[in-house]
Amino acid sequence: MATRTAASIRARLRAEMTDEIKAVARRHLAEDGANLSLRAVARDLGMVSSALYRYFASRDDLLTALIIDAYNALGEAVEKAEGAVDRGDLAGRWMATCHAVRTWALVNPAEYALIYGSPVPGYRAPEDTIEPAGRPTVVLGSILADGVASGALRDGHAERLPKAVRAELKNVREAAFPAVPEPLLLRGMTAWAALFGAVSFELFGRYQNVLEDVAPFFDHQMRQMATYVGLT
Amino acid sequence: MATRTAASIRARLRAEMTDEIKAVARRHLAEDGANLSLRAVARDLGMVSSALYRYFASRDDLLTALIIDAYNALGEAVEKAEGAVDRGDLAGRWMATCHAVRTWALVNPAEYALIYGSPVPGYRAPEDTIEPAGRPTVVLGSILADGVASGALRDGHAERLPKAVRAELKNVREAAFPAVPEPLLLRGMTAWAALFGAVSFELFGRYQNVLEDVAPFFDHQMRQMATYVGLT
DNA sequence: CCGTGTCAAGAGCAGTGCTCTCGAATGTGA
DNA sequence: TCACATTCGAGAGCACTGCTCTTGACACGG
Repeated sequence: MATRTAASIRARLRAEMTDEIKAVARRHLAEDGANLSLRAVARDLGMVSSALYRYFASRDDLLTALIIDAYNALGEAVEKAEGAVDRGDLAGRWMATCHAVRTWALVNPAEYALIYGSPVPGYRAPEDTIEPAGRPTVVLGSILADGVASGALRDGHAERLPKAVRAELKNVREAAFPAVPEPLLLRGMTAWAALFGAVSFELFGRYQNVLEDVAPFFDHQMRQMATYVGLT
Repeated sequence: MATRTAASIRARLRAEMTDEIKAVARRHLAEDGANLSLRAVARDLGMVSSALYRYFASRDDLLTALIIDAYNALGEAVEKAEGAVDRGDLAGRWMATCHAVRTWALVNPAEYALIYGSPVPGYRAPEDTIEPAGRPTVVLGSILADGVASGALRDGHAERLPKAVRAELKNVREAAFPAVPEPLLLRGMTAWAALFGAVSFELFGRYQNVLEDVAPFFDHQMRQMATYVGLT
């Protein structure tokens, strides 16, 4: 009992310290970009760099923790926004998802770049990241699945696909979206690429000197993609 | 005359040295990713790190040179592939462009990441990069313009756009693609985002454990986007 | 009171970008 | 031909980085 309490106290302190390190690291990330300096983080925390290694085995470990947090933050934002829309309003759910991705990315550009930018060289994504990384796609897939179930997406996408494409899509479907027929899944994945392509373009400066106000442009793009998918 | 020759000899040697530095840097980039070490490059060249500063004022300068080269290499690959297709075959030209982007990216993943990944923190893209950076979009735009001129893309995209979207597109159109009407331009830009979104997804590992053979999948995606734009 | 586990501090290593100075070429003008 | 100027590479050095290892302080449970 006593040992449990003491142990849990220690664990709590440790968790608080870990969170504080991550918070400071996130701040540095937002200012200095991806080249995060452990020593600078330690300085901000009033301690010495070697002390950080009590909490994170390496710089990559700290980055991994930040990446997982970022994936979960984005996933949470998306799920919350999408969940606030009436279940029957498929197009509204789709648009809410797209806008949630964009606004989260605009608010947290460094973290977006961390997870959707070029992967860091030697870095290999650990297992823990793949589940949180999939949360936005799960949301998009559930919208399609609900549309199929309700009959709103019944027809219109019975097009014939090349055999090789069908085979690929069959794997994806069976692994993650069993309710979504292949042609619809393909269109959904294209819209998915367009969504993150557009957000990345905006965030990585590809619209510089081209677009003034991206918001309405993005909104209409996503709306068109929603009808492209079949959610009129 | 003599001074011209001597000066040009020096200039030639200097250019050769510059090219060699860039070549070695590119090799390092391909292996170690974006964290390029000037000292390692210098070691490979059998000289000392400070000597590199005779040719590039800073590491950022070297990276900028590599970025410009990458933009031009991609632009050249795209223009060459698209130029090899019969001018009247609009859909063929579109597909050639898309595939050229993808194959170039697959052959040069590090350089693709350099130009289409997350921008490095303190780095600010200089003027020299914006022209080569636009070459692929110019190719895509010219396909649409040719389609409009030949009448193949005459109608079907006379849809009404929100005022704000029209205003944005008007700027883009007047600055770069005067022959392309706004609704078509919007669809083209969405397809553009889908193209680079799909390539980035593939290169940055977003298809890991999801797709086996991306080539036919990508091909069909782009084919659908071609019809989405109106090039059936 | 004494062991045990946890923590931060400090020194140190190898590596980094970058600056400055110095010697050695090399070509130029008188 | 000789002195001058320019260009280049080498070396030392500064401040910084990630990371390791050792040391000393502290708190807790037996």
